Amino acid sequence: MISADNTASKVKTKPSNKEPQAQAASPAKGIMATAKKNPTRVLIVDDHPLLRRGVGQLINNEKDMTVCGEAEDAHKALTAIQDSKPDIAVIDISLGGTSGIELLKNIKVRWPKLLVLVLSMHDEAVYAQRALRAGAAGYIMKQEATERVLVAIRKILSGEVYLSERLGNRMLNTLVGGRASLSGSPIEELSDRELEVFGLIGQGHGTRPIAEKLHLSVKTIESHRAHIKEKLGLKNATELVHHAIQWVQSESLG
Amino acid sequence: MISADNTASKVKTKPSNKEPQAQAASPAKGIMATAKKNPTRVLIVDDHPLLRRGVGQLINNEKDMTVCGEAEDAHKALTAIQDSKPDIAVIDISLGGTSGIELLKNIKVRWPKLLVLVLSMHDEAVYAQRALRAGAAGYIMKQEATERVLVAIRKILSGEVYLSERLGNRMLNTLVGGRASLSGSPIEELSDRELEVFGLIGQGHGTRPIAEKLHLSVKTIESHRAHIKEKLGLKNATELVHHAIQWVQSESLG
DNA sequence: TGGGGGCATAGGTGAAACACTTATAAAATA
DNA sequence: TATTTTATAAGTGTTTCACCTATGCCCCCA
Repeated sequence: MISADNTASKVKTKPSNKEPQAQAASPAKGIMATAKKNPTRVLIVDDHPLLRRGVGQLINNEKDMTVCGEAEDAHKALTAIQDSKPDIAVIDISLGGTSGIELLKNIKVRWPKLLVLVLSMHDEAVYAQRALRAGAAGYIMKQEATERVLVAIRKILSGEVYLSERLGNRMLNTLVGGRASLSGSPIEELSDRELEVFGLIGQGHGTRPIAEKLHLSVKTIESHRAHIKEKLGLKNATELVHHAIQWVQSESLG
Repeated sequence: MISADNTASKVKTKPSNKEPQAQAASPAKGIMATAKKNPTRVLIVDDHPLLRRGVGQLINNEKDMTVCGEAEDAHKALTAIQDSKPDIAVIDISLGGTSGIELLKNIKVRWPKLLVLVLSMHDEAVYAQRALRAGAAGYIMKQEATERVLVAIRKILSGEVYLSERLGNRMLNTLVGGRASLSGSPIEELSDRELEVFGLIGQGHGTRPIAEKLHLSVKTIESHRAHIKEKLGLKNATELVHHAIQWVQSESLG
């Protein structure tokens, strides 16, 4: 557990993070730990200082990466991007509410080519999907081992998309099974009636009340629920309710 | 940016700072006595490796403290305490949904004198109160600046209780106001276990998965659910899930 | 003009979950 | 010490879930 990588123990604690351009030559992933030649510039956005420190140390420990800035909220993040010109941004989407995804969208508007790795404590496919749709190039959970973060960053830098195995498979299933496209939410696949039921579920109504409200058999509602689950790639009733509530919420919040 | 150092400036009690030797690479068992003489031994419990790294680096940077172990869940935490004999444990109470409060109670049963600083991402007085009642000597939020963590640790080591100003005041008010539930939500009426179950429901877990996660009978979870519904005045399961999700959402989106 | 396909409707069945009741032992509290 | 709260869990009957099947309906298209 104690995993301190005692590679070169270069844990920098110096006040200035101004990495003076490296002067050493050693290219590639050399054995040299101290000199960084054109290091990948990483911006960290998270509202937890301790977390930032963790990520920062992890990255600065890599010989070909450097933390070029930090930000604790959406606004500061935008400023920091402008100032520090990162190659990649690692952002936590649960900072101060919707602003996580919102920030991501804003970033993508202003710097469409900036790579973004989303860091989250939720393992819900909901967020991953939204994050990718909003333009993220990867989604990783805080529960993951630290090395995974580096793996994710490198994968993204190489132009690929990073997703955890579990999440990736699940999303593929959704895509294949539901015929949904990356660009549009699979919710569009729902028929009118199904969407109506979905909405009512999201408002907290159970099967029976919905049946009564729509003057239908309980059995019919059950069928609709089953179809909705299928189309959205949800495993069970709990997930269904979860997504429904989420959707209703996001609807009402514009 | 990389806040590493403004950190030390405030807390520092001794002149020397930039520590030369490698930050104790493998403190696990070897009590390296070279640079740190009788350092305070700190155990870190958190399910986020990145966070652990951040806290670890922060602590190992202090000349009179050392990280003596890490753990990512309640069970490993207990083992780690036995193995590494820490002076103080810094634990996250929201480890994987499974309550750190439970862990805290267990710790207090087996090592009543072990000091515990609770780390949390919630600034809800609900948790702080519970944590203190369960035997914690301090409560600090992850949003706090890193140096505050050191302040908290030192205060606790000196025998005092650490609470953030804001939180402390709020708790005093609640105490003065007599019965706590005056201003707060009825959620405060829930017992620790009930709150834990409530949180898991809000994360989208069904009865059975929760039972498995907590190593309890399905029947017990059903009982908890019933009690929660009663205390919160909810009519049925759907409402329960609805509120739980809402609550979790508002918690994590601070 | 006859299918094919999706949609809305709904029945059947066995497995879960829910609702309500009761109970016990261990705590916290009065 | 007596009483209440908490955590645990079983019993029973109802409801919902999950999975499968089926019937009209409407629209498109070959």
